[in-house]
Amino acid sequence: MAFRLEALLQKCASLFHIKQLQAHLITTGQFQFHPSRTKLLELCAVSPSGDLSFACNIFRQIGTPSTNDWNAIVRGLAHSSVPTQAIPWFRTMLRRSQRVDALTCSFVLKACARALALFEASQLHSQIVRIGVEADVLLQTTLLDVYAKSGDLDGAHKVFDEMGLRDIASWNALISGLAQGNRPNEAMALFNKMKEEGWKPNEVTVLGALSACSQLGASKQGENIHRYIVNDMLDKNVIVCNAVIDMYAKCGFVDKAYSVFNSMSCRKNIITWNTMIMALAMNGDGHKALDLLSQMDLDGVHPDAVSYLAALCACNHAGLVEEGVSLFDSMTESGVKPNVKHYGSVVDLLGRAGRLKEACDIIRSMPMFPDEVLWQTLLGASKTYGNVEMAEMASKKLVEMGSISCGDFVLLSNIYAAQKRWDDVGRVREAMKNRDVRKVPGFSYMEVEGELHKFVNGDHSHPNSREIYAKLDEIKFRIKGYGYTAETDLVLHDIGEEDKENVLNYHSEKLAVAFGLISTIDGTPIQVNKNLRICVDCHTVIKIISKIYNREIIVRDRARFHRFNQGLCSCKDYW
DNA sequence: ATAGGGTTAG
Repeated sequence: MAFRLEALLQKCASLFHIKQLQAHLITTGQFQFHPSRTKLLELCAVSPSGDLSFACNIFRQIGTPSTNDWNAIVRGLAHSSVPTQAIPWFRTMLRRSQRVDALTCSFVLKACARALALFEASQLHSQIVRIGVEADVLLQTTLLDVYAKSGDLDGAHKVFDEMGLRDIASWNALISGLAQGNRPNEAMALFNKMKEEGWKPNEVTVLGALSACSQLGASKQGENIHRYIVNDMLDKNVIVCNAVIDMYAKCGFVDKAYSVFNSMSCRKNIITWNTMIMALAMNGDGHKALDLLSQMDLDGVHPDAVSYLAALCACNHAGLVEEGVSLFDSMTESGVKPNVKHYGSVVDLLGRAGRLKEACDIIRSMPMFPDEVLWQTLLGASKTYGNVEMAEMASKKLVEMGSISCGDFVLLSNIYAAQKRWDDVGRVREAMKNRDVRKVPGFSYMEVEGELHKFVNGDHSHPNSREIYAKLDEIKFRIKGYGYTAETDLVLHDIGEEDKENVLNYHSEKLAVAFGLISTIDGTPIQVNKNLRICVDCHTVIKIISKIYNREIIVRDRARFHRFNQGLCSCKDYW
């Protein structure tokens, strides 16, 4: 009998089946003690065909639930839309002196990770130690992962360091955690250390490392990982292929990304297509991105909201205004509902084309609440086209929303300055002083012979700092001959003109380019990654540098690639 | 009284 029930449980495909089996157990008087009852409960609590609230009903009918019965519910809650509910259930277990085991803790920790509940996770950590639950590798890895996912990377590292025994998943969890927690250089360091210690990276390891390379633009290291993947046949895994494509794209090698995309031995999924469309978008390859969007449909993968966003983004970067607008209009017929980001994208598209009225109408008529990004976009476009009324309206909205930023103030004050409305300029500057307008610090990375160099604005910490600044002085001198004048109105500080020029001169991307000029062979391309968008002044200067030093310079900013060559940029000064 | 839990791309 027990065997038959087991077999039936495996075939359960609906809540109705579960109910039938439960009814069987009840009517035959076996419910309270049948060995498979817990399995039934678990099935109901966690499987997609189950129902958590019905599982709770079953649970309440159990006279003396076992730890495993409790675990089924806790696990179900951890996977549910209300993961934090797992925590009070856990507390009840402790209060009732119900034995908790490693599994209970594991499920509750998972719940904390999903809820980003760092405090609860650390409390649980103490409980695990206090109760004396045997913390095996799996549980400790879960613990490490929760710390990492809820933002305490140092805590995660500590758990890792104190683990008596580690396995590949423990390394993977920390590498991924560091990569996803914006500490890609540490992720790479750990990845290298892992190899030094003789561990063999698996598909999960390379995902974490590739993600770190993408963020850093570390193409040499990324290529090495790709070679390893091919040799070890890890490229049978779509997820791995997608990560490779993304890595090449973010390191500036769209062609390599495309060749991986084109020669995949496994089936492409929607993420593959979206990654490739986004890659083309970042390179301003608008038409190719649109081609791919229609190809994916033919391949039986239907575009989703992300596909459309990527394609719209491609239209933006390529200046394909009409194409973008009609793509946006076609979304609804294709059954994909535009979200705020899609609206943001068309507003940007129209704004750049100077169609401010239409952009504004879209914001006003959109079915959801327009976030600050939309008004900022409109404000930026108003600046470009010198439309004072529109700019005032957009900044008023931003002030009302309490989300006006430093950059917005600068834009507005520049618009007034262009109209010589000095009183208004003064008023805006005054308003700025009364607010906390802290900027995100800008920094740039550059890879030379597989080694990463990081620069922040005005940085003197680099070992070659003196040569770098000497090179910048040389650049400053040589570009004057090309009619260059600094756009100092972008600098906010109340300092003299010459100092303002210096603030611009020592932007992190300029430092990185100067370092590239002195540390790489003449004629080779220089590649830089920046965390923010490139500024107009740097853009102008780097164009000139590419001409006078005869170098291709590739700058990846927050949104796209700029390829500077012979005094021109691939973005056609439109970004 | 069985086993079950951890790391994973846009």
